[in-house]
Amino acid sequence: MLTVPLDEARARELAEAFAVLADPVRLRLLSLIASQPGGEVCACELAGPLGRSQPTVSHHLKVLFEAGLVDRERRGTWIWYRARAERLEPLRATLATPRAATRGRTAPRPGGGPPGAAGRRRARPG
Amino acid sequence: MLTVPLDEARARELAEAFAVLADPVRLRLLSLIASQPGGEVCACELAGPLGRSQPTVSHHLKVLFEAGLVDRERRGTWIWYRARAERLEPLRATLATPRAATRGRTAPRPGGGPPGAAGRRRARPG
DNA sequence: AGTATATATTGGCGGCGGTGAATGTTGTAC
DNA sequence: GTACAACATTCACCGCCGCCAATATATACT
Repeated sequence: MLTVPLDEARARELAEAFAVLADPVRLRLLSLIASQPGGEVCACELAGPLGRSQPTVSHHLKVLFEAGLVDRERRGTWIWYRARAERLEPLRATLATPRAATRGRTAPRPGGGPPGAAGRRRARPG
Repeated sequence: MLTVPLDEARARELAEAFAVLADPVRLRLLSLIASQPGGEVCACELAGPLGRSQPTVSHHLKVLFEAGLVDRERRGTWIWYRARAERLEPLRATLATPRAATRGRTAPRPGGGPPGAAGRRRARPG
């Protein structure tokens, strides 16, 4: 959750994870896989509706797999993909904010006086 | 939610939003702003602890602002930033998956037989 | 063996994005 | 007015990434 400042290492981890989601092809792949009734899809069903070449789809599936967001299993000629919901949970939890958007709104100070700087002028707020 | 396949337009929207989060500096900025007790921070407090130059921080704050993830208000010399929790909610909701990770797991078919292809061989599953 | 299909990898191109030095703009105090 | 501080913008460099054609690999069937 965004209740405490992120250190650099954790921020880099999360940024890498979000970068995996920052592509429309990968998002569509993930939604196609996750929305499947049986929970799994053959990769041959994924190349078609995305309007991308087979190597491109294979590349994005590899990115999703190496990020741990999907699982795959070879059964004969075909490879079946499953979404890993437990890997999306931490990302989802990260986007939770401590307070509601409209609560705790302090009134703006028209004079521009920073909080805690009653006496001094031109000093950094804090 | 990932219960229905995303169309290309929606996938592009979401990908743009996630791309904003796909940077460690922006994630740290967002967490620094959101975790502030009063809910707001002066920009001058943000440039320091990130180890980046002032133009870089200014650039990332602009990206966050134009994405609607933070709000800003000028009060004299300083500019105060607030997190917009209501803009993070849709992204958070997107990452919800319909089923738990360990539920509904169908047993793998060792023969490789695709579902619905009882009679035919070498045909695409589905 | 050969042939066909499914998926992965390679290679190269083009574009986007993070970064900071230098510079510009805005606001306050004198 | 001048001087100083906070913040924004411009510019150029560099690296990464999405894309596809070609090719490679794997599996199945004859």
